[in-house]
Amino acid sequence: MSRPTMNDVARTAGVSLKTVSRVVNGEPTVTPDLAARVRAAVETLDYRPHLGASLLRRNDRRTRMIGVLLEDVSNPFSGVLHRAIEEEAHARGVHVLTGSLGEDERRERELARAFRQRQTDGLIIAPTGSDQTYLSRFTGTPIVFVDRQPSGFLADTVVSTNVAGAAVAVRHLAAHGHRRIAFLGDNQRIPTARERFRGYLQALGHRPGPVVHELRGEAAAERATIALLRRADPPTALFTSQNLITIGAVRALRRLDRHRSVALVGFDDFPLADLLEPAVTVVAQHPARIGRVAAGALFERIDGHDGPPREIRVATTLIARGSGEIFATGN
Amino acid sequence: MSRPTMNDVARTAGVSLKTVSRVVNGEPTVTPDLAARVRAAVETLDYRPHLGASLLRRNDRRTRMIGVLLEDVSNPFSGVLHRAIEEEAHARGVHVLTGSLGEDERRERELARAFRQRQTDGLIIAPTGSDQTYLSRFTGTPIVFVDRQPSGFLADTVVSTNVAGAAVAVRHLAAHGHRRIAFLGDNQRIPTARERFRGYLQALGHRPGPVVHELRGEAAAERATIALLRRADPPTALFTSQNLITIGAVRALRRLDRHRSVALVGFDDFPLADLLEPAVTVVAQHPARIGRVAAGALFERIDGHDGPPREIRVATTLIARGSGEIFATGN
DNA sequence: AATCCGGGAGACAACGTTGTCTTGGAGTAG
DNA sequence: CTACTCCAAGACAACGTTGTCTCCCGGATT
Repeated sequence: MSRPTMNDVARTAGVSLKTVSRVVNGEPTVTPDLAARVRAAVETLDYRPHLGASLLRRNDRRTRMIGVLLEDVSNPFSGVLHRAIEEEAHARGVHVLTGSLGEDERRERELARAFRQRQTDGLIIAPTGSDQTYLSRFTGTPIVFVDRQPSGFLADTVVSTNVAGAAVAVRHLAAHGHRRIAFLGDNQRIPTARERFRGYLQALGHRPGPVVHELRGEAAAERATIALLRRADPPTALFTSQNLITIGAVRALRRLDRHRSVALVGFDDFPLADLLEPAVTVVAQHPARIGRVAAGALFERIDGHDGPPREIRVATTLIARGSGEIFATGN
Repeated sequence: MSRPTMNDVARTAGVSLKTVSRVVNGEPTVTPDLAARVRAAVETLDYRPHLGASLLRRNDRRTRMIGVLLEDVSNPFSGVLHRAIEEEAHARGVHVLTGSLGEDERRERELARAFRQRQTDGLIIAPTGSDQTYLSRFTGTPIVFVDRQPSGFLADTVVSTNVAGAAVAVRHLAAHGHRRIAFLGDNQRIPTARERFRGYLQALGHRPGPVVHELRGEAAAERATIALLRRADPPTALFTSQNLITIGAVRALRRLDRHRSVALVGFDDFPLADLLEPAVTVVAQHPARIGRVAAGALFERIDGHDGPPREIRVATTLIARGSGEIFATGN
């Protein structure tokens, strides 16, 4: 026995198919009496409209579903972003299809295509691949980027003020007397990582400290930090340009028992940063705000807004907690 | 100009509608020559099949889409769970609709209904409401519960060994000489919370320590902990039965500078627990495994498995890190 | 009293796809 | 050389819904 259709409802209610349609869609031109009978029939049969058929016939093709592609739904930054987007969507009666990309370019393309095929009304993408040219075929599907700029394709983009934020972090360290401030950074393919490095360079004029790029994950950051501090001329302060790198650095400092003598400022806040010893000073991003703004922009586009692509920057905030306020010694 | 249909492809390729359908669906009974022409036409027109129409006509009603309802995609436990489910789904070419419930019963019902209406092939639910009776109407949509048991409705359920895990935690404290071990717990409406309390009682025989329930969130837990420790006869050890409660307790211990003298074991691991001072001993759950197992069970059901509802328990692991190994003093 | 008007309700077609049935032509066997 | 088989390819209907058009009936207008 398969699922009941409008026809079944019509038959049990003793009205025409179209009348059922009208009642279900809340059109006002139905006598209360008939409407009541229809609703009763809907109830007893447990009728639910077939969205596919409805979508097929309607001409305002809206699925009220958006797709969200994030780096990894299990990391806190993405999680908060995701939640914020979901709230905005929920407020509009829209559902969210989610996908994690890891750092897999192919998966990004696959999922973007697949979600579009499902006729999502729009996409929010935290791009992981180095090339988004493939999106140029996606006419009719609004797209908003978050966290990282796309390349090879232009659309609304919501990102943190990476250059300024990084510069603030580094100047904060300099203000505490540090001259040799190391940079520990992520893959330079990522536009965001490049920006943070630019901010670092900007703040230090032309006398940067030791620089390590391409750190992927905590373990790599930990190793790199240890190596840095064992050099003949070790840095007195560290600027870690990403979440996991910061944590890796904290681990390294602990291991070498230098956590009270080497200063540290991280880019991007993380839970419990305030409970560590010393508490970790960070330049916090505001993923919830980024998510809200991105969702807002997407829904504007979906509702027909048609201006040129916008780049929206969300400010960062320096949160001094201790690790960044360690003064330089000796030197 | 609206999106191209199979008919458009047929026309440009100079074949019949049905032939296009055959090529698109990979049916083997098409001459290579024609197939090539069709594929070329698909390419030039950027044709994508209309899933709604396809679903409407097909008789193996599968959307290859599942719905996942979690407490909050931005908390680490849910995030990891989510990611694991997504991986399993991805491996099967299935997409995931996600929703966060907060602690909102109504939202749980709304989203469950809405997802089902979208014809998700199945649902994975971390129930937040106290009553899942409404699901009994969901015939034809397999459901698997995670993290918490449902009530008023039976289906496959994947949860941690809460009773045993809590008992292990408490016995661990007892083994370090503690007699007054406090219980700090969540809302007793939640089956999982009740189980953990049972484990606590079980481990202590009939001589429990001070008990506080209904703690919601870090702040409440922090206040409760402070109150407990200021009593005339304060506990020498704490068992915190949930993530946020553990963190709240840590904050309280810090504030009172008792973090080196009062023992603490938390239920559920959290990031950076190992970096705190002292590192926090926990009974870790394994959300990734829970997610994998739940997704596995769901897909079995979707593929037609039809046994009685199963309750699958995922074992917890005690991770001794320091806070739980503080010995009782005085007493 | 005859006509008009309006609005509620039904008939019918169409959305884009796939299942089923039919057709026709090539190949094979007798 | 005819008849039969087989299979590629097309014609057609159907999936469940909504847009459009038509019909009919009751009340208002002249």
